[in-house]
Amino acid sequence: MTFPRPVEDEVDRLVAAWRQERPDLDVAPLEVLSRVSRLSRHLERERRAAFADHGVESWEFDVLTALRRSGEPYELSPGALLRATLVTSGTMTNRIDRLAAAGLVVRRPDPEDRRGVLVRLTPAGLERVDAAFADLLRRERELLAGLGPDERQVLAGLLRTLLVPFDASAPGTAH
Amino acid sequence: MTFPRPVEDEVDRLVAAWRQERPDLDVAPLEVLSRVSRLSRHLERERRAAFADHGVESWEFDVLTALRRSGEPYELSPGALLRATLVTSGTMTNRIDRLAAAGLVVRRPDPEDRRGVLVRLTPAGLERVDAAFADLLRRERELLAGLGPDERQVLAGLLRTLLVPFDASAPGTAH
DNA sequence: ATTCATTATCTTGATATCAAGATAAATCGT
DNA sequence: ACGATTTATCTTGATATCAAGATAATGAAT
Repeated sequence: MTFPRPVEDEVDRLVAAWRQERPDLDVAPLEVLSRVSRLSRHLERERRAAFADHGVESWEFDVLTALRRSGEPYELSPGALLRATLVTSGTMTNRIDRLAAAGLVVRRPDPEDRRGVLVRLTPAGLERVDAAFADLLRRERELLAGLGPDERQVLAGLLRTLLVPFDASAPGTAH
Repeated sequence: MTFPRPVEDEVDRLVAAWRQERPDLDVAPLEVLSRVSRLSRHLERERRAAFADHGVESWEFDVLTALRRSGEPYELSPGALLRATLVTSGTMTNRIDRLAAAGLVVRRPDPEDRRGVLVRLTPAGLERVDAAFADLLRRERELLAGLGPDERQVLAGLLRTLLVPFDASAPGTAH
């Protein structure tokens, strides 16, 4: 026997509706996984708003940050980039094309593998991504304000448990 | 002082890279929010795979389930549907068009509001969504197998805390 | 050496999505 | 009643994405 919860979110309503309509099904998984999906959608909107101030789009940011955090010389292959961003190879080719046209990255042949290419952040790209990232962190911190430090850590740990099987089984699954 | 964690995921590596490159920034928010985004992407892939067996696409499922859990007569307005699925009105119009063409829903004018339309699940739509939903739950249960029942409940609760501000502030924000 | 499988990237064609605006009906205040 | 605002849906045009396949270089096994 548990207390009634003080506040409800959309998922509580959604789950209640399912229990009414399909009492034969165990819809408990939705309590976690629907929240993950819905929260992710909301986060994506926040990100877009944060980046708009810096003239960066969400997809650009994903690529630029992957290069930025790889450290000097801020250079990775398209393959490494698509694994970092969870997009397909066709998408990544397209993204690199556009980032290069905008002068934020440059492409050059890989000297060690003639099939390959290396993508490198330009100084303009570096500046752009650093400003946008600082702003994003500021906004994300606000979104987490409802949780205490210990709660955040617990949450991060539980999410990690769910994520490990994906990251372990397919660190290089891409087309 | 905490124990070193036994297993790492991609986000652990990502955060470590940032701490190396930008020790001046507090990147802790990523521990939670990057995991939410990445997990959501993986979940989307799983969903697609589950639905493929039932000849349903992910976006179709979202609309059909919203109708299904609304109960008899399985009928909602496009406005209610887009609020339930977090998409724009243009997207929803397009989705309804295609679902109607596939015979899974029917559209009829709202007798009480001449601006409006009502979208109703057909028997074929009902059958389709029920089969796909049962399968989805089965697969989602497996994804959560790494957590105990109490852990799932804690996780759901923490996610709810993050979600409430979004669901409260904008229960009807749509274009 | 030669074949086979793998890896790396790019190309193509189809599609779902979004933002912004158009249309039309309902509602509210005066 | 009347005009202004809000609500509900649809249309349009641009764009990012994906799946599948093409091209080409590498590596491993015989």
